[in-house]
Amino acid sequence: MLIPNAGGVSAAAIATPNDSETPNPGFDVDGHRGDLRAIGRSRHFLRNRQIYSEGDDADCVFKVESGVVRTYKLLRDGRRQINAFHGPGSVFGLEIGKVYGISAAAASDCAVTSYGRRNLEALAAYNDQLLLQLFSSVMLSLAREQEHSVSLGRRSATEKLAIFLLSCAGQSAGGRDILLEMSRKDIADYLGLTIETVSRTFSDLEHRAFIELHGARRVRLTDITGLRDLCA
Amino acid sequence: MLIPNAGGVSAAAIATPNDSETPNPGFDVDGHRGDLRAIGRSRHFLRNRQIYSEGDDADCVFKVESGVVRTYKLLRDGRRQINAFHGPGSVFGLEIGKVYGISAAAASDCAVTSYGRRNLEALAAYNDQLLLQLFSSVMLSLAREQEHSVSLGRRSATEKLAIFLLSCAGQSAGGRDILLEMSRKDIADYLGLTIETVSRTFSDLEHRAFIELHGARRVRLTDITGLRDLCA
DNA sequence: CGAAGCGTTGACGCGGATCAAAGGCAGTGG
DNA sequence: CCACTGCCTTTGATCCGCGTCAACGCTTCG
Repeated sequence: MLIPNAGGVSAAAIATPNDSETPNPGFDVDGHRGDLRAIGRSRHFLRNRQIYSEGDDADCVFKVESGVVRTYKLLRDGRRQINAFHGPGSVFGLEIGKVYGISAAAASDCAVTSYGRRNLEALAAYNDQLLLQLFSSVMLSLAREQEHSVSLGRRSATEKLAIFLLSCAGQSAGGRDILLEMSRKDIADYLGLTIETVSRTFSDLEHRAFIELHGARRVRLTDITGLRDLCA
Repeated sequence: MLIPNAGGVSAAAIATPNDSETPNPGFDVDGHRGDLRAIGRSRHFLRNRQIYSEGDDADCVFKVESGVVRTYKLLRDGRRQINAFHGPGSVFGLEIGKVYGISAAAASDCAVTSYGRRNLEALAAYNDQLLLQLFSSVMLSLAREQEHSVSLGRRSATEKLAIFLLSCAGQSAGGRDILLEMSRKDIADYLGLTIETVSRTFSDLEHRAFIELHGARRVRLTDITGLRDLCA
């Protein structure tokens, strides 16, 4: 079976360390773990280190082990749009073409496993489970990107940030305490805003008692229902 | 070979009738055309007719034969974000989950071929070429959505429209005459603008001699280089 | 000829960008 | 342990691009 129902694969949340609801399908093929382990190589990146750039030869696929990776595009004048944050379990770097169509960098210190593309393809050629997981991870990325487009095109700053925080919290997971591993600039470039607007909107949400800020990185969602109601 | 370089698959242009540069990989498996023909069913939709809605059972995959299909998401208050326009050759409706994650409707009168999902899966199970083409069409959708996000998040109205027109023209194809098959509202909801802003921007581009408008639907790009320069 | 939709144009207001400056906060060196 | 330094974040003042509201024109069709 090649395009089956993948059970509870939801497309909403951004994968984060505490995101227990929508784990991006990693490579966990029963009975083939050994194979995968053999071709995977563990690598570490410090915050803001480049992992690959748009146009580089796409010879590796990555899975996040810890920390957060951002994938993004740059315009010539320096404007940046972050397409996705990838937390633990999330797969990125999969390409059909010869080169990467998007750049990737560490949004926080992070550990990833890299898989040589040729090796991975060879493995997938006779392993339907792995192939399905790769397919699923692309479909999940697409569904998230579609949802993200709605935010970018049709939502206000408040709605964008509310949705972002909810997805960070993994929505229904008990964890209403979030540790934001990325900078304000990263959040701004993800949501299509400026850092000033992001900061003001954080403050506004706090004044309106939807959240509590403990430093810039720690956020407690004190009114999740209210946050949900904020976003149409 | 399962995740090979797919030759010249570029991620930039929107598939349109005159888009000869980046045809979305259809189903054209050599030696298996008969099989595909057998399971494909031809269907017609009048402008604005619904093809499927978010949440419907995802039991069909579609390929556009003529006309343009829009895929979009709706917020509860009626705001709409069009994620993509699908022209001839473009595949849409492919899902991993049980239901469609996005809605589809006819942006113009159009003809599509629908493939029963079970049949298509069965065929793909022993046909690597078909499987690769399905994979490619999803990757292409993802790449376009990523490019679209940059427009939505980081570009001005003028840049958005310039890029849109260029992609309609198939960029480097000789055809500088475009027939827009979708309404101003569709364009606005695709670009994250209002119809008034779209209309004003069309007029502005005409005054600045980048384009000529012959009625609302016919556009001639008189200065393609200039249009390119407009978008960073 | 009249009515209904779609597209264009104008006047005005607002949300978020820009410009500017003043806090935190971590890392470094004395 | 504290002062210094540089970066990140917050906050304030102002500006402007695009949204909103409104009216009018064009096209299609009965």
